[in-house]
Amino acid sequence: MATTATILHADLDAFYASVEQMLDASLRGKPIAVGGGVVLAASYEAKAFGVRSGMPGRQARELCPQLTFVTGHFKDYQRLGDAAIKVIGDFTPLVERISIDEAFADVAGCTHLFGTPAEIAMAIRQRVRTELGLPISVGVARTKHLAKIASQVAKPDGLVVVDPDTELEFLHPLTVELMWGVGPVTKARLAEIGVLTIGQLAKTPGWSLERLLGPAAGEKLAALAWNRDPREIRSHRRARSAGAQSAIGRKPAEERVFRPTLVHLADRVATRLRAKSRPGRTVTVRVRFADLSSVTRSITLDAPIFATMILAELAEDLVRAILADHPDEKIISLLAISVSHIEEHWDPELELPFGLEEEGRRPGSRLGMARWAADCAVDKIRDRFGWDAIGYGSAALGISRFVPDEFRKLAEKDL
DNA sequence: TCTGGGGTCCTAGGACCC
DNA sequence: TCTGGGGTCCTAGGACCC
Repeated sequence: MATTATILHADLDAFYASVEQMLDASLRGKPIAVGGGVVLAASYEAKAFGVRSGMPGRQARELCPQLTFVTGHFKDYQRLGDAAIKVIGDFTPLVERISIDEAFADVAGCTHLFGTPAEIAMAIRQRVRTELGLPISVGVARTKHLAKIASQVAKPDGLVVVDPDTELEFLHPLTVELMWGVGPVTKARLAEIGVLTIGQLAKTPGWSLERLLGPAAGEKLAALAWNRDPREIRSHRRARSAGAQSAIGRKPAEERVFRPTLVHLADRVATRLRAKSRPGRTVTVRVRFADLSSVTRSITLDAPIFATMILAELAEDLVRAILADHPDEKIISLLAISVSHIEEHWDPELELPFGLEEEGRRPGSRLGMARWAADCAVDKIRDRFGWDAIGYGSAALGISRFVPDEFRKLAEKDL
């Protein structure tokens, strides 16, 4: 095979927990969890006891009585995650960041400067270790999919290079759940037809997979099982939607419960959209009931919006419609708002002449200019004095915050 | 002890247009 | 009046990712 393996996948190990152990030497080698009421992240030592992120703190303590909970250093997570990605960026501009702690890179164009891909991977790991004090695993392969699997196999704190001549020998003995796109449901479906390894998947006829998983998923998995992965590194990906959600425990399905929460969620989402001048046309709301089943409802407008109260009122209408259709559901446990169909970039200089003031919130009116002006004033005050300096009346009070806002921010994609 | 939060992509049916 | 096909958009739900 003529081509060489130049795709890297780098993944910081148990990132948040590793940061805590780096900052506080007394936590090293111990099972720790970031969070309290809910586990936001767990160290490898804690994972060995079955502690998982998203798990209630109480359950985690039962599994691991000696578990130490720490309050997160959220600012440091952002700083160190950015720094680790920047180390990779020192080798090549072709970096595709997947999340705060994970990125792909293509080093094809810089081997003449820095050595083989394996040497570059070693240098990255060394620098992240010495400069940031953090373990990072790296996979090197000819495709993104295989590089990602290699880094998973390399964990914790390892490096795996897959030679292009022995790709399938490496890939085929592995279990299907290591593949991108195989979660619990797909794994179970494949198990029904006796497919447990990637090699078995590769030998399964295409029509059989497509019948089992649908045309798109079937075709995709079949290709990946033979390491046919055409995806390239894309360094500038724009978000396609922005949302926020809040688990609220178990509360009555009443206006006085959902209205303040929706205003708060709308505030979070709309503020982000305004900050990047990216209004959106589709508003989707999700309501989860007591039994954790959930229902969504959406509306697509003629014109994009990003005014907080317009979004909040549209969301309220959608939630009312959901509740009207589910009269037997008396308890709700989560509310979510998402805005999609967001514009590339909205230019006020161009749009303002058409945005006549009094249009209010009528779908199809341009943005709701009067309310937008009020939002801009709020945004400015928050820029200077912080988020909590000003807010939308009732929304400022009584919002249950299972998860700190700083933690939410870490998961937000750049718009 | 019922399970956090922010995203992407796919599917399937229906409306609507040519 | 009934027939057909292609394409796009919208909606709701679901699987999956970090």
